[in-house]
Amino acid sequence: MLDLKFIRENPDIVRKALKDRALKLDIEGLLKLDDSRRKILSELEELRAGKNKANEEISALLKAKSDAADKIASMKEASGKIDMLENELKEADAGLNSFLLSIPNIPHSSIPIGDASRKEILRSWGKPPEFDFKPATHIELSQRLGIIDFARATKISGSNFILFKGWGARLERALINFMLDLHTEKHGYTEIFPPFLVNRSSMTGTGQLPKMEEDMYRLKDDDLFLIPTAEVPVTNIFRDEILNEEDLPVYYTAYTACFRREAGSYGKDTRGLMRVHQFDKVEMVKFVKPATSYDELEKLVVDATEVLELLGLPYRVAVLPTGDLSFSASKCYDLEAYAAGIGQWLEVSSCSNFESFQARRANIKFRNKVTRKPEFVHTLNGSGVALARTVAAILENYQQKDGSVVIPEALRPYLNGKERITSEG
RNA sequence: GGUGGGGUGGCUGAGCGGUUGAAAGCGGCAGUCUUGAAAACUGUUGUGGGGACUUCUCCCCACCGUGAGUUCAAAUCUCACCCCCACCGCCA
Repeated sequence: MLDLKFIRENPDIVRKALKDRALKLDIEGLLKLDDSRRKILSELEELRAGKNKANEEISALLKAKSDAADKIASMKEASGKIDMLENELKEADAGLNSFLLSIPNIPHSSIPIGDASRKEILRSWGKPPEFDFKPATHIELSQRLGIIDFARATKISGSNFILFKGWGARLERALINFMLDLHTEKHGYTEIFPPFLVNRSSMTGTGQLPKMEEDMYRLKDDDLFLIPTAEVPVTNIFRDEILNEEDLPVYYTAYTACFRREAGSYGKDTRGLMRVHQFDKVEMVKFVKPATSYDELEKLVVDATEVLELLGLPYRVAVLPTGDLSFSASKCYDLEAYAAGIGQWLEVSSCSNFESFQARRANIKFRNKVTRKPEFVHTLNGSGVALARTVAAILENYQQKDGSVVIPEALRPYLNGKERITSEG
């Protein structure tokens, strides 16, 4: 959420942000609404001040056992007017609020302006493996090795669910442990294991609601949502709280399953592990002081890329243009790992700075040590990294001519030292 | 799921229709004392919004789980909802 006062004072910046994001919102209407709300408010406050004064007088008269009937009668009339204005104010507030919740964050000045085609590759690491045979896709490989059962997952749950089996399941578990260990032991994050179901306030705090409700799995009877990412429960840890300045920065990491309806996305990238309704992810979340948030973003990217480097996966770092930026983010780097079988770069991580956008929605502050006043923190998060696609990249890049898959060295300690997965097991 | 108790400021906890934004204690901050610290004492200490003045500040409004209602007047009364605690039942 943007600061209303900021919008009022800088409508041009907001207009430009919307234009760069290729969105149309009626900012004029918003400003008009804001203006009329403030008119109502000042009239109302004047009346309420009068009422408070009259109240004291009535109280004094009654205490002195004098007659207060006149005053009480005129108060009754004033109260009626106040009621009316309060209703008007409530209406204006509701309109203003829902409008504010629908305005996306302002893109950072350093990112390219335009649609997805303006995505900029900043750097890359490693080089795609070369084979003296035609490399198979992760779908073929996992079928042959018997480590993913797509058909039965569909029988059990529906299309675009996956079922890992045997060494596939163990590989998944090894990856989770490997990533959590790296972030906790080497990068200084504290591990969190949060709830996978969250309430409406939490989903609103991080910006999934109200705009993207149809993309979320929702339990109607309880009004709870399956988390689309650990970002939601972990960022909301400090919702409605004021932290001490010396407690910042806070670094959290969490493994969770992630649930996405992917409504309307059928047909694109839906084969195999590319786009599934449930996947595992290790996420990193930071709460930092505003002045440091862009340095923290760079460090976040390094923490995420180290996962890929240790796994020996070639990757590239892209900065997303304004038109591709998620609703809540000011700036976002995507990490793409190369998968040799399908010959594509797969997005396995997004690292974003939300500045105060989520903090304002979720009301997360810290107390400035000098001024003693609360200020909004900046929040960031990044995948470190998403598993399904990473598994696809590992299978495809580490495949051998005989159809087996070599296990990246960094994972072997998590798999009893096993060096390769073969169709025999 | 059943029964009972309860949600007040950073925390503990009073208040249960009329200067109560809210006693008291703890904590925090500043000062006195001290070589320094502790102790003691003194002062100060919620959040959000609007306005005046525009960088010292002042004024006004709202907020006692949430929402509706009763009343001239609600933290205080009524109703609904949410949440928490205890015990019982069920259960991984």
